[in-house]
Amino acid sequence: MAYWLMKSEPDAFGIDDLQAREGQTEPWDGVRNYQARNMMRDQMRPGDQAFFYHSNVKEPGIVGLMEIIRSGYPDPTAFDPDSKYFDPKSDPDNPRWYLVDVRYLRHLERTITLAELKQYADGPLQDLPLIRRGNRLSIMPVTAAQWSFILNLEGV
DNA sequence: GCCAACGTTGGC
DNA sequence: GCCAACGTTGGC
Repeated sequence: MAYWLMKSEPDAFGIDDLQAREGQTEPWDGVRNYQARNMMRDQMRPGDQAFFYHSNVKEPGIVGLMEIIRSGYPDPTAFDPDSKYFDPKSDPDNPRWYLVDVRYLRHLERTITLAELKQYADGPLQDLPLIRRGNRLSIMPVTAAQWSFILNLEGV
């Protein structure tokens, strides 16, 4: 089992929106970045778990947990001219963009903020892409050690 | 293949 | 709202 961190802007889709679909699966659509796509297409597997990260807000940070339910498959919004994620260059016979299905697990008891995570930039979270300068990846791998370290912060 | 121009991300 | 960092595009 692998671990991930997935960013979303709560103005568009936040942890509360995911919780509203509790018990159902939710397609993580609209990702238009090749690195993130490759991870969804090639690496993410059912049973993997992911941090839900809120970006572009006053207090960015990790707010919840989710589970990967379905591994990568073509993102249908890329084929839909009415979707804001429409990409005319994505051909159904040769899809350019992929997504995974996720499911809500739980909120964290508190937001573990980016500022807090950065305190460990020279320690346990040294190699976490999130806290590297200029990072723009919207989906990134988290090691098992980083995962448990961050989860342990929850009760601190 | 290089690289300037442009667009986007996302923290602050 | 600003702007640094980064990705993408397209002319050459």
